Amino acid sequence: MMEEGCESSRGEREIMETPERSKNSRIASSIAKFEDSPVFNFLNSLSPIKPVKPVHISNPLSFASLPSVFSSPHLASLRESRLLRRHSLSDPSKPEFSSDDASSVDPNTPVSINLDEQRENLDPNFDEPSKLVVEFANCESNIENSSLRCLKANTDNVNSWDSLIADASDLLILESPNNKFVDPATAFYRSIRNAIQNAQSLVDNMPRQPDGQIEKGDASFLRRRCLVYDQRKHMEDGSASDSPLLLTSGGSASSDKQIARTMTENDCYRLLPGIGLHLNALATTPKDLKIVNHESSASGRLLIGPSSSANFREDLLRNYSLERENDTLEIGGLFMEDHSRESGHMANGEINPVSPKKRRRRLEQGGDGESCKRCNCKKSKCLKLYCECFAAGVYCVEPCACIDCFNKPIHEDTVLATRKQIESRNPLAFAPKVIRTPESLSEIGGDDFTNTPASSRHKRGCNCKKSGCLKKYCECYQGGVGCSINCRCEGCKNAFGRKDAEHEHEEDENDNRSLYKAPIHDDLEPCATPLGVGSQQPYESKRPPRASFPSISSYVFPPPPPKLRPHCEEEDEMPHFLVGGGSPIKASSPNRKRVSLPQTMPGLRSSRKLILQSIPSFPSLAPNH
DNA sequence: GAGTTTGAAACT
DNA sequence: CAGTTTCAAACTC
Repeated sequence: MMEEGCESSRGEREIMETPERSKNSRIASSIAKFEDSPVFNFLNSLSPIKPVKPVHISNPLSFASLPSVFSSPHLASLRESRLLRRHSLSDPSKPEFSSDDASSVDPNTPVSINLDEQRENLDPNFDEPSKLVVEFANCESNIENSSLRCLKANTDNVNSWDSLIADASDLLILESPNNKFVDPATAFYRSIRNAIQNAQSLVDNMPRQPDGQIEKGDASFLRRRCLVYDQRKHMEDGSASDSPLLLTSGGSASSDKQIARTMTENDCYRLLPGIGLHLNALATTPKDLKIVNHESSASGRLLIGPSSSANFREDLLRNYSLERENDTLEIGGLFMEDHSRESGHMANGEINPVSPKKRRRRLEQGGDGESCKRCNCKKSKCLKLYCECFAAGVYCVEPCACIDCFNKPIHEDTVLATRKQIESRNPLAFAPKVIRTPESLSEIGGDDFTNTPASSRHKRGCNCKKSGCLKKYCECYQGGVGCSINCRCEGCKNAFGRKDAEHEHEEDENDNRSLYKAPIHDDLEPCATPLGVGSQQPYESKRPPRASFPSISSYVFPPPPPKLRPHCEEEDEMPHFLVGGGSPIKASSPNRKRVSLPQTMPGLRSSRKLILQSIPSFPSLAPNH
């Protein structure tokens, strides 16, 4: 291939000699300027990624090995996996400049490109390469200033640039998402431009405090920014607005659209292209929707989704949702992560097994670790709903201690096939188990997320026989919701609401012995009862969650994850752009278990009675097909 | 840490 | 649909 280029006809060379030649000279000049620019130097000085001076060859367009211009060891594996995917999309008949090729091409080998062949694929924006340089120069100061401010505000986030640069270099490699061949120079420029624009967009859109400082924790956006390069394109295409986000089939199309729309409104994807969406976490309490800068691990995931899909929904679901030990940005179900400091365990599908003991110890150490559940499957290959990861729609990750795990990106086909099979049996199999309603969201005060009610219901109800619905064996209890008439439990003593509470409630009405009237329970959930005096109260300082029943028509979001993490409330503040004035995007990590229950909001009782009494007892989650 | 209990998921 | 088996998390010691 490369040789063929070298042996290109004299005519082609002559093409290079003519007007193209001057253009190419400008390009070469632009590259040189670019490499000498302050930002470039700045980036280089911050990043372990070592720029390799390209070998100068006669043909300025001969980027023998673009990918090798940067080397980023910690992203290598990620690239590898993605490139595999990308590779399959590419036309094998055309030359490629992916890192795959790079690995096999002598970087010193000059390459010539037939410009005539490629011109039609050139981005018109790059007809004037110097434009890019100007563009670059124009924004570099902004980026640098903003980023320096960001870095100044949070020195811990120096690695933001690290990741940013890694992304930039990544883009260099992964450019050309439209399967067209893009000549190396164009790809290079385009990549740089994208990286710059991306960076600037990130910086520009960072929530800021009045004094202009980037809000706490937001610097990490840079670091955790999505690693998938082509999300932005989808957003720009507008495909997001009409593409459902849900992988599960539980939500209605309209709901899905609404989610997508809302996400767009919140600029989540614009700001954070490539966010991983946790399927089970799209709809939970607002307080679950927050940026978390964990001290300990949260589970980073690569969401399960088809790789070959072209639409936003699938790409979104395919994206990484991310984790890292000390730095997880989690917006509800949205995970972002900087993998750059990880060992690439996810990308290659290989997982460093953590012993169950270690894992348990981790989980037992409290903090966020406790809330970040990983699986420990031994026989299911993590391809059954037994597996929490699989059930949650995410790939297993490093902290999992599973054996013979197939729930990895490298087994994507298997995973998807299995998912499909399971969904064919039960379309709601991957739907969240605990359904939260818009009611619960709307009753949240705009900024008071600590009062999130658990207006939720287990979608199918539990079947407990011995635990009395007082242990986490019970999915209702585990989800922090009361049992309902849907439950077939025996001897229900669910602290969040007993199945047989209806009668007790009536008694309570009479003798007023109940400590918590839990008005919403009373009215919405005839079968659920608030805690009475002396009843078991899992979280003594908190009132039991209220439950409400979503109306189908108003059902906007899929329910929260079945397992809610305990440390949501007091974690980092939610950025204002995500709060969005009561935006219904309230998601939480699927791997989180709610322990702290929300305070019941006072003063809602009477009105809620009127509103909710007519609401069906339980929503059907059946897709509206 | 090992063993037991539990109930969901899977299977028949 | 019901009964049984399998499974992995939750729990206990």
